[in-house]
Amino acid sequence: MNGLYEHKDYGSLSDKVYRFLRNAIAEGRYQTGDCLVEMKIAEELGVSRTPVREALKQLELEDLVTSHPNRGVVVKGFSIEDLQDVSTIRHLLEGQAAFWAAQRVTDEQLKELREVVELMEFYTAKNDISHLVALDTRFHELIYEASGSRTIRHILASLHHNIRKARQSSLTLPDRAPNSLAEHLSIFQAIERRDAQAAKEHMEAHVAIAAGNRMSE
Amino acid sequence: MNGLYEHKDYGSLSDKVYRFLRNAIAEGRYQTGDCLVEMKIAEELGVSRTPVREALKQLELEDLVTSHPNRGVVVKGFSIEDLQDVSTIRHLLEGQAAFWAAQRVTDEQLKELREVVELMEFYTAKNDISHLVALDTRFHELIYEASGSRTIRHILASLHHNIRKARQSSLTLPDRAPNSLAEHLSIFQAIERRDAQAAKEHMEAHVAIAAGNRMSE
DNA sequence: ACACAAGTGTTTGTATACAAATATACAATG
DNA sequence: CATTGTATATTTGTATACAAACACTTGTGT
Repeated sequence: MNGLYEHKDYGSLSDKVYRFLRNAIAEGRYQTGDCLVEMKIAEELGVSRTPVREALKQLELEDLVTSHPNRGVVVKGFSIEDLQDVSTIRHLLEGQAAFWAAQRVTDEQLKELREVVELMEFYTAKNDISHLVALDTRFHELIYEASGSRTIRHILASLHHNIRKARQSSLTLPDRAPNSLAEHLSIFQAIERRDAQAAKEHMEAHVAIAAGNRMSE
Repeated sequence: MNGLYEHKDYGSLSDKVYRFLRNAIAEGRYQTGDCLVEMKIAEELGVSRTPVREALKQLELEDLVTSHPNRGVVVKGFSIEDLQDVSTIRHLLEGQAAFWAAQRVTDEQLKELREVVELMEFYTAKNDISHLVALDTRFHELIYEASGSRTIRHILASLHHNIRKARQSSLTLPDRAPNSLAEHLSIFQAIERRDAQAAKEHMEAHVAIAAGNRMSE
Protein backbone atom coordinates (compact mmCIF):
# COMPACT_ATOMS: atom_id res chain seq x y z
CA MET A 1 0.00 0.00 0.00
CA ASN A 2 2.55 2.58 1.03
CA GLY A 3 4.95 2.26 -1.86
CA LEU A 4 7.29 5.08 -1.01
CA TYR A 5 9.10 6.09 2.14
CA GLU A 6 9.73 2.58 3.40
CA HIS A 7 13.38 3.45 3.42
CA LYS A 8 14.30 0.12 4.93
CA ASP A 9 13.14 -2.66 7.17
CA TYR A 10 11.09 -1.11 9.91
CA GLY A 11 12.11 -3.83 12.34
CA SER A 12 15.76 -2.81 12.52
CA LEU A 13 16.99 -1.19 15.70
CA SER A 14 18.61 1.72 13.89
CA ASP A 15 15.26 2.66 12.49
CA LYS A 16 13.46 2.29 15.79
CA VAL A 17 15.98 4.66 17.38
CA TYR A 18 15.66 7.00 14.44
CA ARG A 19 11.89 7.19 14.70
CA PHE A 20 12.07 7.58 18.45
CA LEU A 21 14.43 10.53 18.18
CA ARG A 22 12.51 12.13 15.37
CA ASN A 23 9.29 11.97 17.34
CA ALA A 24 11.02 13.21 20.46
CA ILE A 25 12.27 16.26 18.57
CA ALA A 26 8.93 16.83 16.86
CA GLU A 27 7.05 16.61 20.17
CA GLY A 28 9.51 18.97 21.80
CA ARG A 29 10.79 16.40 24.23
CA TYR A 30 14.22 17.33 22.99
CA GLN A 31 14.46 21.08 22.61
CA THR A 32 16.55 23.16 20.28
CA GLY A 33 20.10 23.36 21.60
CA ASP A 34 19.87 20.17 23.63
CA CYS A 35 22.93 17.98 23.44
CA LEU A 36 22.24 14.41 22.39
CA VAL A 37 24.62 12.00 24.11
CA GLU A 38 24.87 8.64 22.40
CA MET A 39 25.29 6.65 25.59
CA LYS A 40 22.28 8.14 27.33
CA ILE A 41 19.99 7.46 24.40
CA ALA A 42 21.37 3.95 24.07
CA GLU A 43 20.65 3.21 27.73
CA GLU A 44 17.24 4.82 27.57
CA LEU A 45 16.25 2.56 24.69
CA GLY A 46 18.17 -0.49 25.85
CA VAL A 47 20.39 -0.75 22.79
CA SER A 48 24.06 -0.23 22.09
CA ARG A 49 25.65 2.92 20.73
CA THR A 50 25.92 1.60 17.19
CA PRO A 51 22.27 1.93 16.14
CA VAL A 52 22.12 5.25 17.97
CA ARG A 53 25.00 6.56 15.91
CA GLU A 54 23.29 5.49 12.70
CA ALA A 55 20.09 7.23 13.75
CA LEU A 56 21.98 10.42 14.60
CA LYS A 57 23.73 10.29 11.26
CA GLN A 58 20.38 10.12 9.52
CA LEU A 59 18.99 13.00 11.56
CA GLU A 60 22.09 15.01 10.70
CA LEU A 61 21.64 14.43 6.99
CA GLU A 62 18.01 15.46 7.36
CA ASP A 63 19.26 18.61 9.00
CA LEU A 64 17.41 18.11 12.26
CA VAL A 65 20.61 18.07 14.30
CA THR A 66 24.12 19.44 13.89
CA SER A 67 27.17 17.35 14.55
CA HIS A 68 30.26 18.99 15.96
CA PRO A 69 33.19 16.65 15.39
CA ASN A 70 34.34 15.00 18.61
CA ARG A 71 31.89 17.13 20.54
CA GLY A 72 28.51 15.58 19.92
CA VAL A 73 25.30 16.55 18.22
CA VAL A 74 22.84 19.26 19.19
CA VAL A 75 19.17 19.55 18.24
CA LYS A 76 18.29 22.15 15.66
CA GLY A 77 14.51 22.06 15.57
CA PHE A 78 12.38 24.14 13.25
CA SER A 79 11.38 27.75 13.45
CA ILE A 80 8.21 29.24 11.99
CA GLU A 81 10.27 30.79 9.19
CA ASP A 82 11.72 27.41 8.36
CA LEU A 83 8.28 25.90 8.01
CA GLN A 84 7.11 28.74 5.81
CA ASP A 85 10.17 28.35 3.63
CA VAL A 86 9.47 24.66 3.30
CA SER A 87 5.99 25.36 2.01
CA THR A 88 7.39 27.74 -0.58
CA ILE A 89 9.88 25.14 -1.69
CA ARG A 90 7.09 22.59 -1.87
CA HIS A 91 5.16 24.97 -4.07
CA LEU A 92 8.04 25.10 -6.53
CA LEU A 93 8.93 21.43 -6.51
CA GLU A 94 5.46 19.91 -6.44
CA GLY A 95 4.48 22.15 -9.34
CA GLN A 96 7.44 20.88 -11.33
CA ALA A 97 6.66 17.31 -10.30
CA ALA A 98 3.12 17.68 -11.62
CA PHE A 99 4.48 19.19 -14.83
CA TRP A 100 6.76 16.24 -15.43
CA ALA A 101 4.11 13.75 -14.31
CA ALA A 102 1.77 15.01 -17.03
CA GLN A 103 4.48 14.43 -19.59
CA ARG A 104 5.76 11.11 -18.35
CA VAL A 105 2.93 9.30 -16.55
CA THR A 106 2.30 5.69 -17.54
CA ASP A 107 -1.15 4.16 -18.03
CA GLU A 108 -0.59 2.03 -14.97
CA GLN A 109 0.20 5.06 -12.82
CA LEU A 110 -2.78 6.88 -14.25
CA LYS A 111 -5.00 4.01 -13.20
CA GLU A 112 -3.63 4.13 -9.66
CA LEU A 113 -4.18 7.86 -9.48
CA ARG A 114 -7.75 7.43 -10.64
CA GLU A 115 -8.38 4.86 -7.93
CA VAL A 116 -7.02 7.18 -5.28
CA VAL A 117 -9.22 10.04 -6.45
CA GLU A 118 -12.29 7.79 -6.42
CA LEU A 119 -11.49 6.69 -2.88
CA MET A 120 -11.08 10.33 -1.94
CA GLU A 121 -14.59 11.03 -3.19
CA PHE A 122 -15.89 8.18 -1.08
CA TYR A 123 -14.20 9.26 2.15
CA THR A 124 -14.92 12.93 1.61
CA ALA A 125 -18.62 12.05 1.51
CA LYS A 126 -18.15 10.25 4.82
CA ASN A 127 -15.94 13.06 6.18
CA ASP A 128 -13.32 10.52 7.26
CA ILE A 129 -10.30 12.74 7.78
CA SER A 130 -7.73 10.14 8.76
CA HIS A 131 -8.32 8.11 5.62
CA LEU A 132 -8.20 11.32 3.60
CA VAL A 133 -4.82 12.28 4.99
CA ALA A 134 -3.44 8.90 3.97
CA LEU A 135 -4.94 9.20 0.49
CA ASP A 136 -3.62 12.74 0.17
CA THR A 137 -0.14 11.48 0.91
CA ARG A 138 -0.58 8.60 -1.50
CA PHE A 139 -1.81 10.94 -4.23
CA HIS A 140 1.22 13.16 -3.99
CA GLU A 141 3.61 10.22 -3.77
CA LEU A 142 2.17 8.81 -6.97
CA ILE A 143 2.81 12.10 -8.68
CA TYR A 144 6.40 12.21 -7.45
CA GLU A 145 6.81 8.75 -8.86
CA ALA A 146 5.12 9.61 -12.14
CA SER A 147 7.40 12.62 -12.48
CA GLY A 148 10.15 10.11 -13.16
CA SER A 149 12.68 12.37 -11.46
CA ARG A 150 14.71 10.57 -8.88
CA THR A 151 15.99 13.84 -7.48
CA ILE A 152 12.60 15.45 -6.98
CA ARG A 153 11.31 12.28 -5.33
CA HIS A 154 14.30 12.26 -3.07
CA ILE A 155 14.00 15.89 -2.03
CA LEU A 156 10.27 15.72 -1.42
CA ALA A 157 10.73 12.50 0.51
CA SER A 158 13.20 14.26 2.80
CA LEU A 159 10.62 16.98 3.38
CA HIS A 160 7.99 14.32 3.91
CA HIS A 161 7.58 14.72 7.64
CA ASN A 162 7.13 18.47 7.45
CA ILE A 163 4.73 18.02 4.57
CA ARG A 164 2.70 15.44 6.41
CA LYS A 165 2.24 17.77 9.32
CA ALA A 166 1.08 20.54 7.01
CA ARG A 167 -1.35 18.19 5.30
CA GLN A 168 -2.94 17.05 8.52
CA SER A 169 -3.46 20.50 9.95
CA SER A 170 -4.77 21.70 6.62
CA LEU A 171 -7.35 18.96 6.12
CA THR A 172 -8.75 19.34 9.59
CA LEU A 173 -9.86 22.87 8.81
CA PRO A 174 -13.65 23.06 8.47
CA ASP A 175 -14.91 22.48 4.94
CA ARG A 176 -11.39 22.12 3.62
CA ALA A 177 -11.87 18.51 2.55
CA PRO A 178 -14.44 19.08 -0.25
CA ASN A 179 -12.35 21.84 -1.78
CA SER A 180 -9.24 19.71 -1.47
CA LEU A 181 -11.04 16.96 -3.35
CA ALA A 182 -11.94 19.32 -6.18
CA GLU A 183 -8.33 20.46 -6.43
CA HIS A 184 -7.05 16.91 -6.55
CA LEU A 185 -9.55 16.17 -9.27
CA SER A 186 -8.34 19.13 -11.34
CA ILE A 187 -4.75 18.01 -11.00
CA PHE A 188 -5.62 14.46 -11.92
CA GLN A 189 -7.61 15.50 -14.98
CA ALA A 190 -4.82 17.76 -16.21
CA ILE A 191 -2.35 14.89 -15.91
CA GLU A 192 -4.81 12.54 -17.58
CA ARG A 193 -5.01 14.73 -20.67
CA ARG A 194 -1.24 15.26 -20.52
CA ASP A 195 -1.59 18.99 -20.03
CA ALA A 196 1.66 19.73 -18.22
CA GLN A 197 1.20 23.46 -17.78
CA ALA A 198 -2.30 23.05 -16.33
CA ALA A 199 -1.12 20.28 -14.03
CA LYS A 200 1.60 22.52 -12.72
CA GLU A 201 -0.73 25.44 -12.14
CA HIS A 202 -3.39 23.35 -10.41
CA MET A 203 -0.76 21.77 -8.20
CA GLU A 204 0.75 25.12 -7.30
CA ALA A 205 -2.65 26.47 -6.39
CA HIS A 206 -3.37 23.37 -4.33
CA VAL A 207 -0.15 23.61 -2.36
CA ALA A 208 -0.51 27.36 -1.93
CA ILE A 209 -4.00 27.03 -0.53
CA ALA A 210 -3.08 24.15 1.74
CA ALA A 211 -0.33 26.21 3.37
CA GLY A 212 -0.66 29.83 4.31
CA ASN A 213 0.79 31.19 1.11
CA ARG A 214 3.79 33.54 0.98
CA MET A 215 5.25 33.21 -2.44
CA SER A 216 7.55 35.15 -4.65
CA GLU A 217 5.15 35.44 -7.57
CA MET B 1 37.48 30.52 3.20
CA ASN B 2 35.09 27.72 2.32
CA GLY B 3 32.34 28.43 4.78
CA LEU B 4 29.78 25.93 3.63
CA TYR B 5 29.98 22.25 2.82
CA GLU B 6 32.55 21.46 5.49
CA HIS B 7 30.08 18.94 6.82
CA LYS B 8 32.56 17.88 9.46
CA ASP B 9 36.21 17.45 10.24
CA TYR B 10 37.90 16.44 7.02
CA GLY B 11 40.45 14.41 8.95
CA SER B 12 37.98 11.79 10.15
CA LEU B 13 38.15 8.37 8.59
CA SER B 14 34.43 8.26 7.88
CA ASP B 15 34.80 11.27 5.69
CA LYS B 16 37.85 9.96 3.91
CA VAL B 17 35.95 6.80 3.04
CA TYR B 18 32.95 8.86 2.02
CA ARG B 19 34.96 11.01 -0.36
CA PHE B 20 36.76 7.99 -1.75
CA LEU B 21 33.50 6.24 -2.56
CA ARG B 22 31.90 9.36 -3.97
CA ASN B 23 34.81 9.91 -6.32
CA ALA B 24 34.90 6.26 -7.28
CA ILE B 25 31.23 6.43 -8.27
CA ALA B 26 31.67 9.75 -10.06
CA GLU B 27 34.66 8.45 -12.00
CA GLY B 28 32.81 5.31 -12.94
CA ARG B 29 35.12 3.04 -10.99
CA TYR B 30 32.03 1.67 -9.36
CA GLN B 31 29.32 1.20 -11.95
CA THR B 32 25.57 1.31 -11.60
CA GLY B 33 24.33 -1.96 -10.16
CA ASP B 34 27.62 -2.83 -8.50
CA CYS B 35 27.28 -4.29 -5.02
CA LEU B 36 29.32 -2.49 -2.38
CA VAL B 37 30.57 -4.92 0.26
CA GLU B 38 31.62 -3.26 3.49
CA MET B 39 34.48 -5.64 4.23
CA LYS B 40 36.09 -5.29 0.81
CA ILE B 41 36.04 -1.52 0.95
CA ALA B 42 37.36 -1.59 4.49
CA GLU B 43 40.29 -3.79 3.47
CA GLU B 44 40.97 -1.75 0.35
CA LEU B 45 41.27 1.42 2.41
CA GLY B 46 42.86 -0.19 5.44
CA VAL B 47 40.14 0.79 7.90
CA SER B 48 37.50 -1.10 9.83
CA ARG B 49 33.90 -1.57 8.78
CA THR B 50 32.58 1.14 11.08
CA PRO B 51 33.67 4.20 9.07
CA VAL B 52 32.69 2.39 5.88
CA ARG B 53 29.17 1.93 7.20
CA GLU B 54 28.93 5.62 8.07
CA ALA B 55 30.09 6.56 4.60
CA LEU B 56 27.58 4.23 2.97
CA LYS B 57 24.82 5.68 5.11
CA GLN B 58 25.70 9.14 3.90
CA LEU B 59 25.76 8.03 0.27
CA GLU B 60 22.38 6.42 0.77
CA LEU B 61 20.89 9.60 2.12
CA GLU B 62 22.36 11.46 -0.84
CA ASP B 63 20.63 8.94 -3.05
CA LEU B 64 23.80 7.71 -4.75
CA VAL B 65 23.28 4.15 -3.54
CA THR B 66 20.33 2.04 -2.43
CA SER B 67 20.43 -0.05 0.70
CA HIS B 68 18.57 -3.36 0.76
CA PRO B 69 18.22 -4.40 4.39
CA ASN B 70 20.50 -7.31 5.25
CA ARG B 71 21.52 -7.54 1.62
CA GLY B 72 23.92 -4.70 1.11
CA VAL B 73 24.00 -1.54 -0.95
CA VAL B 74 24.14 -1.17 -4.70
CA VAL B 75 25.33 1.82 -6.72
CA LYS B 76 22.68 3.90 -8.40
CA GLY B 77 24.65 6.31 -10.53
CA PHE B 78 23.11 9.09 -12.59
CA SER B 79 21.50 9.01 -15.98
CA ILE B 80 21.47 11.91 -18.44
CA GLU B 81 17.82 12.53 -17.58
CA ASP B 82 18.68 12.74 -13.90
CA LEU B 83 21.31 15.39 -14.56
CA GLN B 84 18.90 17.40 -16.69
CA ASP B 85 16.28 17.16 -13.97
CA VAL B 86 18.79 18.39 -11.45
CA SER B 87 19.50 21.48 -13.50
CA THR B 88 15.79 22.24 -13.73
CA ILE B 89 15.46 21.88 -9.98
CA ARG B 90 18.46 24.14 -9.54
CA HIS B 91 16.77 26.69 -11.75
CA LEU B 92 13.76 26.73 -9.43
CA LEU B 93 15.62 26.67 -6.14
CA GLU B 94 18.49 29.02 -6.95
CA GLY B 95 15.99 31.53 -8.27
CA GLN B 96 14.09 31.36 -5.02
CA ALA B 97 17.33 31.58 -3.04
CA ALA B 98 18.29 34.76 -4.89
CA PHE B 99 14.81 36.16 -4.25
CA TRP B 100 15.11 35.60 -0.53
CA ALA B 101 18.72 36.75 -0.48
CA ALA B 102 17.72 40.12 -1.90
CA GLN B 103 15.18 40.47 0.91
CA ARG B 104 17.28 39.18 3.76
CA VAL B 105 20.95 39.82 2.97
CA THR B 106 23.04 41.49 5.67
CA ASP B 107 25.58 44.23 5.04
CA GLU B 108 28.34 41.85 5.99
CA GLN B 109 27.19 39.28 3.43
CA LEU B 110 26.86 41.97 0.82
CA LYS B 111 30.45 42.96 1.42
CA GLU B 112 31.60 39.38 0.97
CA LEU B 113 29.63 39.06 -2.24
CA ARG B 114 31.20 42.24 -3.56
CA GLU B 115 34.67 40.92 -2.84
CA VAL B 116 33.93 37.70 -4.68
CA VAL B 117 32.65 39.57 -7.72
CA GLU B 118 35.74 41.76 -7.76
CA LEU B 119 37.98 38.72 -7.61
CA MET B 120 35.98 37.24 -10.46
CA GLU B 121 36.73 40.28 -12.57
CA PHE B 122 40.41 39.85 -11.82
CA TYR B 123 40.59 36.17 -12.72
CA THR B 124 38.35 36.53 -15.75
CA ALA B 125 40.84 39.03 -17.15
CA LYS B 126 43.57 36.46 -16.56
CA ASN B 127 41.35 33.65 -17.90
CA ASP B 128 42.16 31.53 -14.83
CA ILE B 129 39.40 28.92 -14.96
CA SER B 130 40.21 26.93 -11.85
CA HIS B 131 40.06 30.00 -9.62
CA LEU B 132 36.85 31.04 -11.35
CA VAL B 133 35.19 27.70 -10.61
CA ALA B 134 36.03 28.10 -6.94
CA LEU B 135 34.73 31.66 -6.89
CA ASP B 136 31.59 30.60 -8.75
CA THR B 137 30.92 28.02 -6.06
CA ARG B 138 31.63 30.56 -3.36
CA PHE B 139 29.30 33.11 -4.92
CA HIS B 140 26.40 30.71 -5.00
CA GLU B 141 27.12 29.48 -1.48
CA LEU B 142 27.00 33.02 -0.19
CA ILE B 143 23.60 33.48 -1.79
CA TYR B 144 22.28 30.28 -0.24
CA GLU B 145 23.49 31.58 3.09
CA ALA B 146 22.03 35.02 2.54
CA SER B 147 18.68 33.44 1.64
CA GLY B 148 18.40 32.61 5.32
CA SER B 149 16.55 29.40 4.47
CA ARG B 150 18.04 26.41 6.17
CA THR B 151 16.04 24.07 3.96
CA ILE B 152 17.13 25.57 0.66
CA ARG B 153 20.72 25.60 1.80
CA HIS B 154 20.41 22.00 2.80
CA ILE B 155 18.87 20.87 -0.47
CA LEU B 156 21.30 22.77 -2.64
CA ALA B 157 24.19 21.46 -0.55
CA SER B 158 23.03 17.91 -1.22
CA LEU B 159 22.99 18.69 -4.94
CA HIS B 160 26.37 20.34 -4.57
CA HIS B 161 28.43 17.67 -6.27
CA ASN B 162 26.22 17.53 -9.33
CA ILE B 163 26.19 21.28 -9.45
CA ARG B 164 29.93 21.50 -9.22
CA LYS B 165 30.34 19.21 -12.17
CA ALA B 166 27.91 21.29 -14.22
CA ARG B 167 29.74 24.47 -13.28
CA GLN B 168 33.12 23.17 -14.33
CA SER B 169 32.00 21.90 -17.72
CA SER B 170 30.10 25.11 -18.30
CA LEU B 171 32.95 27.50 -17.51
CA THR B 172 35.39 25.65 -19.71
CA LEU B 173 33.28 26.44 -22.77
CA PRO B 174 35.03 29.05 -24.91
CA ASP B 175 34.11 32.63 -24.08
CA ARG B 176 31.74 31.50 -21.37
CA ALA B 177 33.71 33.13 -18.56
CA PRO B 178 33.19 36.81 -19.54
CA ASN B 179 29.45 36.30 -19.97
CA SER B 180 29.28 34.42 -16.71
CA LEU B 181 30.96 37.36 -15.02
CA ALA B 182 28.37 39.77 -16.42
CA GLU B 183 25.57 37.54 -15.16
CA HIS B 184 27.07 37.32 -11.69
CA LEU B 185 27.38 41.08 -11.67
CA SER B 186 23.71 41.52 -12.57
CA ILE B 187 22.66 39.15 -9.81
CA PHE B 188 24.87 40.91 -7.29
CA GLN B 189 23.61 44.35 -8.23
CA ALA B 190 19.98 43.22 -7.98
CA ILE B 191 20.62 41.85 -4.50
CA GLU B 192 22.53 45.00 -3.56
CA ARG B 193 19.55 47.20 -4.38
CA ARG B 194 17.25 44.66 -2.67
CA ASP B 195 15.32 43.98 -5.88
CA ALA B 196 14.12 40.45 -5.19
CA GLN B 197 12.25 39.90 -8.42
CA ALA B 198 15.19 41.01 -10.54
CA ALA B 199 17.61 38.91 -8.50
CA LYS B 200 15.43 35.88 -9.10
CA GLU B 201 15.17 36.50 -12.83
CA HIS B 202 18.87 37.11 -13.30
CA MET B 203 19.71 34.00 -11.33
CA GLU B 204 17.25 31.88 -13.30
CA ALA B 205 18.73 33.13 -16.54
CA HIS B 206 22.21 32.43 -15.26
CA VAL B 207 21.43 28.87 -14.25
CA ALA B 208 19.49 28.25 -17.44
CA ILE B 209 22.37 29.40 -19.60
CA ALA B 210 24.97 27.51 -17.63
CA ALA B 211 23.10 24.24 -18.16
CA GLY B 212 21.50 23.25 -21.44
CA ASN B 213 18.10 24.59 -20.64
CA ARG B 214 14.96 22.48 -20.74
CA MET B 215 12.50 24.23 -18.49
CA SER B 216 8.80 24.20 -17.99
CA GLU B 217 8.25 27.86 -18.67
C1' DA C 1 43.69 36.48 43.81
C1' DC C 2 44.70 35.07 39.23
C1' DA C 3 46.79 32.62 35.37
C1' DC C 4 48.11 28.46 33.79
C1' DA C 5 49.19 23.60 33.59
C1' DA C 6 48.45 18.83 34.82
C1' DG C 7 45.14 15.44 35.75
C1' DT C 8 40.56 13.42 35.61
C1' DG C 9 36.26 12.24 33.60
C1' DT C 10 33.20 12.27 29.90
C1' DT C 11 32.17 11.60 25.09
C1' DT C 12 33.09 10.68 20.54
C1' DG C 13 35.76 7.88 16.85
C1' DT C 14 37.36 3.44 15.52
C1' DA C 15 38.29 -1.49 15.76
C1' DT C 16 36.84 -5.98 16.64
C1' DA C 17 33.90 -9.79 18.07
C1' DC C 18 29.65 -12.00 17.80
C1' DA C 19 24.74 -12.85 16.32
C1' DA C 20 21.18 -12.82 12.85
C1' DA C 21 19.83 -12.88 8.20
C1' DT C 22 20.38 -14.13 3.51
C1' DA C 23 22.39 -16.39 -0.52
C1' DT C 24 24.46 -20.54 -2.42
C1' DA C 25 25.53 -25.30 -3.24
C1' DC C 26 24.17 -29.68 -3.03
C1' DA C 27 21.74 -33.70 -1.85
C1' DA C 28 17.38 -36.05 -1.10
C1' DT C 29 12.81 -36.86 -2.73
C1' DG C 30 8.79 -36.91 -5.63
C1' DC D 1 14.14 -33.67 -14.15
C1' DA D 2 12.25 -30.39 -11.12
C1' DT D 3 11.63 -29.21 -6.38
C1' DT D 4 12.49 -28.75 -1.81
C1' DG D 5 15.15 -29.03 2.35
C1' DT D 6 19.47 -28.54 4.66
C1' DA D 7 24.20 -27.29 5.44
C1' DT D 8 27.55 -23.87 4.62
C1' DA D 9 29.44 -19.49 3.55
C1' DT D 10 29.01 -14.75 3.03
C1' DT D 11 27.38 -10.43 4.63
C1' DT D 12 24.94 -7.35 7.28
C1' DG D 13 23.30 -5.77 12.08
C1' DT D 14 24.57 -5.08 16.78
C1' DA D 15 27.37 -5.08 20.93
C1' DT D 16 31.48 -4.14 23.25
C1' DA D 17 36.24 -2.73 23.98
C1' DC D 18 39.71 0.53 23.39
C1' DA D 19 41.94 4.96 21.85
C1' DA D 20 41.81 9.86 20.98
C1' DA D 21 39.84 14.31 21.72
C1' DC D 22 37.78 17.54 24.51
C1' DA D 23 35.77 19.86 28.88
C1' DC D 24 36.41 20.59 33.52
C1' DT D 25 38.50 20.55 37.92
C1' DT D 26 42.23 21.09 40.84
C1' DG D 27 46.54 22.40 42.30
C1' DT D 28 50.61 25.23 41.95
C1' DG D 29 53.38 29.24 41.11
C1' DT D 30 53.61 34.10 40.82
